[in-house]
Amino acid sequence: MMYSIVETLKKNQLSITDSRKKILELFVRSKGALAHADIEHESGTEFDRVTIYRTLQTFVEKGIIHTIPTADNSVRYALCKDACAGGHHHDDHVHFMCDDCGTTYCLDNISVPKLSLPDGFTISQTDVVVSGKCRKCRS
Amino acid sequence: MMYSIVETLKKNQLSITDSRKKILELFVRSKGALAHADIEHESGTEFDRVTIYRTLQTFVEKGIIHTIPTADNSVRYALCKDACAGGHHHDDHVHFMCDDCGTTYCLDNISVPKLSLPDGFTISQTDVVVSGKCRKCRS
DNA sequence: TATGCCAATGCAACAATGTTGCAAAATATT
DNA sequence: AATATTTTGCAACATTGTTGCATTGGCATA
Repeated sequence: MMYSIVETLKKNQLSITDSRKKILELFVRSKGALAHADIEHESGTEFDRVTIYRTLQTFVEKGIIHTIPTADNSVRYALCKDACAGGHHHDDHVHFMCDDCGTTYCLDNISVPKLSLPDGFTISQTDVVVSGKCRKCRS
Repeated sequence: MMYSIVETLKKNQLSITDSRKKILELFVRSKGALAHADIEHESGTEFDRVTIYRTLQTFVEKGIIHTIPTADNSVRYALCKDACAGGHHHDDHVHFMCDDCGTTYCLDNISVPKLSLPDGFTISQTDVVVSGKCRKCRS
């Protein structure tokens, strides 16, 4: 069962504001991951750039969205699975980034393999980013 | 067998310049990965910022260094294994980034697991970034 | 080793991205 | 409805990355 945008914000003890509603809605509607620039572009001049930065920061802290590591220079964010069901979770899924169109997908079905590191290293998180061509861009 | 800095540059058909020698030397001496800012800091005011950007770009194109994906906002570069032996190679190893000190290690011994993606996706590259505490920072 | 070509550098100017402090406005609380 | 708290927008600034162009320096050739 899905919670609404507003309920998600409430669950995370965040004030209900226009920017938060709109930005969270963008994530819900978007299939892929979003970069700051995408959001700024989609929401037009409605919100200040700073507001978007701070909103993203807040969402990350609350576990509503998570960052995706990329080899190019862009930070991308994606909804945490079950974020709208109120649960935090570890980001144990694989990300796919299309070389052509740049779209980033969360491949929720593929779990990150367990790795054994050298002695002395402890693991807090494992990110897997696969690059290649997505369904739409292979010709 | 290791080639010298100069020989590595020659092998890649690059002119031998002060900046290239110095920057490549930094990578050889460094255990971990370097960000642009690290290099700018280490080399002082000796080289222009633009020169460092262009040198890194060139090294990446020649396969001497590779970028490491990160979830924070920094692009990091590391020597390609065997770069000084003249061989290109696929980046099929795991990267580790310490949450505390930020040092990034190439774990050359751990190979990236093969993944099977959904139909329609083709893989060109797989990056694995593990976060946690490194040997030095675990207390 | 001197000459000339081509590649690389430095500079300047600019664009994009991210951060901070603070007053004003919106939201939540009573 | 009044007050307290949070969030926003603005301004100013810092960092990061890019581009064009004149100058410098490396390298091949004679």
